[in-house]
Amino acid sequence: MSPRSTSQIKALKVEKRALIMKAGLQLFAKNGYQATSIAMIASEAGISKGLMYTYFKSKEEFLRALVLNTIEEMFSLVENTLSESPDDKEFESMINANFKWIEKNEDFLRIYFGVVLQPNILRIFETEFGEKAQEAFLRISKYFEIRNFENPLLETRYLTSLLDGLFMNYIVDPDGFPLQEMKKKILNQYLNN
Amino acid sequence: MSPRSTSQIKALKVEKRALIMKAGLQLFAKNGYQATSIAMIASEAGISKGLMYTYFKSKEEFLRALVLNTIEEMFSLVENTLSESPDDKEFESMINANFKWIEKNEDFLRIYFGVVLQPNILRIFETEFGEKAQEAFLRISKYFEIRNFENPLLETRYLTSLLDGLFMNYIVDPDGFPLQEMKKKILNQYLNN
Amino acid sequence: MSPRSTSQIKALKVEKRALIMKAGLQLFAKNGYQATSIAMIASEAGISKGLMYTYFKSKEEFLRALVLNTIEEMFSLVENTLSESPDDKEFESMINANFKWIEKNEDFLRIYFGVVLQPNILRIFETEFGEKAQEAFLRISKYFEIRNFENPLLETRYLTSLLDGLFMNYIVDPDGFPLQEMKKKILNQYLNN
Amino acid sequence: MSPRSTSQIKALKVEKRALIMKAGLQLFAKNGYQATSIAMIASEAGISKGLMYTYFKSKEEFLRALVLNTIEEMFSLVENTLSESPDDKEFESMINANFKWIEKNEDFLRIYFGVVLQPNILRIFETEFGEKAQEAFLRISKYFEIRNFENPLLETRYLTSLLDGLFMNYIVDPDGFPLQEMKKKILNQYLNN
DNA sequence: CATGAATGAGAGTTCATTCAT
DNA sequence: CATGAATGAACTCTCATTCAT
Repeated sequence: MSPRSTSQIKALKVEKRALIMKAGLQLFAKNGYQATSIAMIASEAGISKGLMYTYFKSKEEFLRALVLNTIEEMFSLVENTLSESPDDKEFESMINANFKWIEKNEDFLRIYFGVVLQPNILRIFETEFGEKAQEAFLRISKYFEIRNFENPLLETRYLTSLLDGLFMNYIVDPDGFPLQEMKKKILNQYLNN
Repeated sequence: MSPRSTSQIKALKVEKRALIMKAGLQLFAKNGYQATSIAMIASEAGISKGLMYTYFKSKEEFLRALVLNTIEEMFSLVENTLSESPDDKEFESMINANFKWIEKNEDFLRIYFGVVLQPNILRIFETEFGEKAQEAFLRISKYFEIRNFENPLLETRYLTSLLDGLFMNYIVDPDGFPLQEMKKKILNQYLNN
Repeated sequence: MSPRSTSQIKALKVEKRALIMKAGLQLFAKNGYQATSIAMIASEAGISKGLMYTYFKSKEEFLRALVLNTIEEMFSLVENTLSESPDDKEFESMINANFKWIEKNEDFLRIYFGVVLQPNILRIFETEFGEKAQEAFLRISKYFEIRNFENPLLETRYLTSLLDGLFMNYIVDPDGFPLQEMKKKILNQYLNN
Repeated sequence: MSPRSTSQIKALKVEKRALIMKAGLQLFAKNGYQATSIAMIASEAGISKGLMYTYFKSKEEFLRALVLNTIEEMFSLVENTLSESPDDKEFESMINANFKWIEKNEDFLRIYFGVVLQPNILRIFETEFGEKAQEAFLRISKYFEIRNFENPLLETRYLTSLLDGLFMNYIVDPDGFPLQEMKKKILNQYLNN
C-alpha cells in the first residue's frame, strides 16, 4: 500500500484503459458502433465484460471517451502548426500534418464521421467538441485574414469542408483515393496565387 | 373484382408503400439505421409491425429500397444537366441542380452518408450503386477534359469530394451553413478563370 | 339457383376441398405440420388464404380432417379383406393390402406417425380414431383366435406393432428398406407353421 | 480465484446444464420440438430466456445436445451386451437391456422418434448418428450370422423394426401396452428354435 | 364466392448491464 | 481486482386468423 505501488497500479490502469480503447477503436471502425458488443471489445482487450464497467460507465461513455480522446489530438494539429499569426509556411505545415495524421488514423475517422453524422448517437459531444473545433477554426481563419482573403470565415469553412470531403472519400476507398495528389492540389491552390 | 377496384387497391398499396418509406426516411435520418427499429417505423407510418413485411422483405431490403429509390434521382441530376460535351452553362446548371436538390433531401443525405461510411451495413449497394456513380463521374470528367484541365479525373474527384464535404457539413448544421455562398464560390472558381 | 347448379357448386366444393387436402398432405409430409403455413397450402392449392377458412375452421381442424379422411381408408383395409371368420387366404390378402397401401401413402404415413407420437398436437383424435382402430384390431384378433393362438390379443398387438415398426422404417428410408422381403417374411412366419 | 471456487462454479454450470436439459426433455416429449418454445424451457428450468443461450448456442443445438447425449447411451446398450461373437445369453441380455432402458427413457423415445420421422428437423444428425447405429446394427447381425440365419442383415432389420414398433406403441400407451409379455415373446421366438 | 391487406401475439435471439463470488 | 452467470428488454421476423372489399 505504499504510494509507489499505488502509482504503479494507477499506471497499470491507464495502460489497460488505453488497451481497451485501442480494441474498441478497431472494432467500432470495422463493424460500427451498434454492431460491436461490449463482449467483443472485452474479449479483444483480453479482459472480462464486467471489468469494462470499472473503466467506463457505459457503452456510450466508452464511445465518448474514445472519440474525445482522439479528437483533441486531431484539433491540436492546427494549434501545433499555426501560430497566432500564421504564415504560408505554417499553413503548409498544417495541411501536411493533417494529411499525415489522417493516414495514421483511418479507424478513428470512420468512427468520427459516424458520430458527426448521426447526432442522436452522441449529441452530448457538441459542447466539448465545439469548443476545440472553434479554436482550430479561428486559427485557420486568422491565416486567411492575414492573407487578405475577402471572407476569411467562409474560406475557412470552405477549406475544412473540402478536407472533410477528401478524407471521407479517402476512408471509403483508402487504396484508390489519390490523397497525396489532393494535398499538392490544395497547397498549389492556396500558396501559388 | 372489377378492374377499377383492383387498380384502386393497387394505388392504395403504392401510396402506403410511399408512406412507409417516408416514415423510414425520417427515422433513419434522425437515429441511424441500426437505432431505428421496425416497430418505430411501423408506428410512425400508422401500421402494424407485421404489415411492414408485406411491403418489404426485411429491414435491410427496406433500407435498400429507400436508398436506391432516391439515389437514382441523385445521380441522374448530372445526366440531366450535362450533355455528352458539356459546356460552362451546363456545368453551372449541374452545380445549381445539385445544391437545390440537397436542400430538399437533407434526410436522405444523412442516410446516404451513413450507408456509404458504415462498413458492414450495405456493401451490397456497391454494384448497382457504383455503376450509376461511375456514369455521373465520367460526365463531369468530360467537362474538365473539354476545358483542358491537366488531369480531368483528378479534378472530378476533387470537385465531388468538395461537394461531399460541403453537403456533409450542411446536414450537420443546416441552418448555420452558408450553402448559397459556397455554391457561388464554386461557380466563381470554375467559371471565372 | 336451380337445384342442378346448386349441386354443381357442391360438387365443385368437394373437388376443391380434395385439392386443398392433397396440397396439405404433400406439404405437411415434406415440412412437418408446424413448418407448413396456411399460406403455403393455399398457394399450392391455387387459392387464397382467406378461402382456406371457408373450407376448414382452423389449421388444426385442417390437419384433423386430413388425417381422419385417410385413416378411415387405412383401417378399412382390414375390414375389406378380413371376413368375420378370417382364414389364411384372407389374412394374406390383408397383409398384401396393407403393404401395397403403404407404398402409395408414404406422405400420409409421415404425418400419421407424427400425430400419433405427439399427442398434444391432436389429442382429440383419440375418440374417433380409437373406434376405427378397435374394430380393425378385433378383426385380426379373430383370425388368431381361429388359428388357435394362445393369446390372440397379444399376437394382434405384436403384429400391428411389427407393421408399425416396418412401415416407420420404410418411410425413413423408402429406397433402402426391403419392404417386399419383409412382407414375405411375415407371411412365411404366420402361414407356414 | 481459488481452484476450489472455480471448480465449484464449473460444477454448478454442469448441474444447471443438466437441469435445463431435463426441462427440455420433458417439454419436447410432451409438445414436440416445434411447439416447445425456448421461453417454456427456460421457465420450466427456472431461468431467464437469455441464459439459455449461454448454455446452448441455439434451439437446434439444444435439441442436438439433448438427443446426442442420450442416443450414445442407447446405442451403447448393444455394444455393452454383445461381444464380437455374441451367443444366446448375450442376445438375451441385449434384449433385456433394451426393454429395461426404454421404460426409463420414455420421454427421450418420444423425442427420438419425432426427430427420426420429422423430415427437416435434424438431418444433420444423420452422420454422427448413423455411425453409432451402424455399429450396433452390425453387432446384432453378427449374432444372426453365428446362429446361421439365412439372411442375417434382413433379420437384423426385421428385429430392429419390430423393436421400434413395439417401443413406439409403448410410448403411445405406456400403461396399457404389454411390454414385458412382448419381451418374452421375442426371446421365445429367437431362443427356442 | 374470393381476395389479400391487416393485425397481434409470439417466436428465436442478442446484448448492455449488474452483481454474487 | 476480476469474473462471467444472470437478467430483461428489445430486436427482427413469422403466421394463424379476420374482414372490408
